[in-house]
Amino acid sequence: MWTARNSEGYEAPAALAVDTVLLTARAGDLLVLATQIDDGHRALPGGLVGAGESPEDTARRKLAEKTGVTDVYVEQLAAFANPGRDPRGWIPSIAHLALVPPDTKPRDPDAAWITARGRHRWAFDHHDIVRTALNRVEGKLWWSNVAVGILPASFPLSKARTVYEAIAHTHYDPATFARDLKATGLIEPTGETSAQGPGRPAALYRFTTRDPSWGAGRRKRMAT
Amino acid sequence: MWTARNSEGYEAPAALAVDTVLLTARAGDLLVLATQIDDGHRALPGGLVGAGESPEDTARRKLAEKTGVTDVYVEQLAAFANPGRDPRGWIPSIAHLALVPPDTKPRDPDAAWITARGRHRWAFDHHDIVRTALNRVEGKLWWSNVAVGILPASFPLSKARTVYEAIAHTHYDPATFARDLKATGLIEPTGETSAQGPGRPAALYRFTTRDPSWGAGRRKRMAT
DNA sequence: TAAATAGTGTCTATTAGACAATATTAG
DNA sequence: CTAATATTGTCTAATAGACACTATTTA
Repeated sequence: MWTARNSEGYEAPAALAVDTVLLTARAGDLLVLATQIDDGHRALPGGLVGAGESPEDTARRKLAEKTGVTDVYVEQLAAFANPGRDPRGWIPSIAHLALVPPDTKPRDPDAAWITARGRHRWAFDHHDIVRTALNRVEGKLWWSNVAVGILPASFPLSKARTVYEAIAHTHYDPATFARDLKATGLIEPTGETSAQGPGRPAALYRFTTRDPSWGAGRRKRMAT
Repeated sequence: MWTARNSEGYEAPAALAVDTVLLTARAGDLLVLATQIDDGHRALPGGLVGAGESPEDTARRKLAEKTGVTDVYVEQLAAFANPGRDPRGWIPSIAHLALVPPDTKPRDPDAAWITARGRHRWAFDHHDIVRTALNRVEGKLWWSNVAVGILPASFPLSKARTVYEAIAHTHYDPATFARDLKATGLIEPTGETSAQGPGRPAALYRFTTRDPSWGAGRRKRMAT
């Protein structure tokens, strides 16, 4: 059991942690990166915030260590600091949400992509953290460019649609999807077209900005 | 400068803080409770999380001390933990949003209600925290029963409208407002009517639940 | 009755879901 | 040409803003 005491003589948190819900979408499924721990439970990748480090930097540093990915979409989710949440001691965790492209491979052999909405035996309070992350990403989907994290620099609308469907956990009519995504003003045509396999080649689009930003505020029905 | 070291020999946070953005609405204005500190800056009410205490409990405890109010609408906003945010040392803060009825009086003589959207000289990172709180409460207004925190147990629609207008920072057509608030399913008629002054007495309504809950998901334009 | 406040009805523009119809490619 | 995928167009239902009109009270 870790403990700490501050210079004023009071008990202090033993450390400050970061846990990250790293999401991607592949084949219509929303996936989360999880490590397997000894007792068979799943755990989120995370680490301890260093002195003088911002929690978001910690999250990015740990993600780079575990997946080699840099330039990731990261945002803070919430603080989880209920007493007893960490068996090591008083260690509040600042949970983060991150999104990466589907070809991202974990370096850590214990880490694997698992279905984000599947039933898993999560360690500690990680089930709550994952649920919070799913709510967040679903809620932001049509008002922000969160999907930037998963989609490549340029993409056809059909690709964007499978990502959006994985996140929203529903199906969109291709025509309606195209109309509505364009109407958000978040994307713009690159002028290029793709052409893989049979069928008419698709026009490629890119996000007008890849920095986290807020859309025009168009609503969209999620799965009920 | 406070410091702390944990039992493993590493530097640890000197303490865990809570800062609360306590809002109310009065006369069409959104107000926030602020204390005046020695150098003239404003600061949010807050305190340190005790060992074995949840941050939300800390927030409630401190609010009870400063305003005497119990049974407050409280939710977590976000963690603010950038290095250097607190001049006393490494002290992350978990910011909370709270809403109380407009007749709530501060006990602390240094604390006062000030306009939430006014220009004030906030101490530390409290300006960021207030801005985050305003975005949150505006964003949730029409999808949740946040206004429960400000409105009394039963109220006429005109009263609800002034509160909603203060939060959204815009004006609603009375007829449209009534139609749309009823359509959210968040409120129900009590069967009573009020009758103060001239004019037709207003039917009274109450929230179907006073626990934080999420509405039917109806959109509403906010001030641009 | 006049003034004041509460509540109802309706018109219109916007948005979203559904789906038919057309366009462009590979084989 | 046929199959496959992309894109356009259109119909309809729901929603939100605006505002005229009706209802009920006090003075």
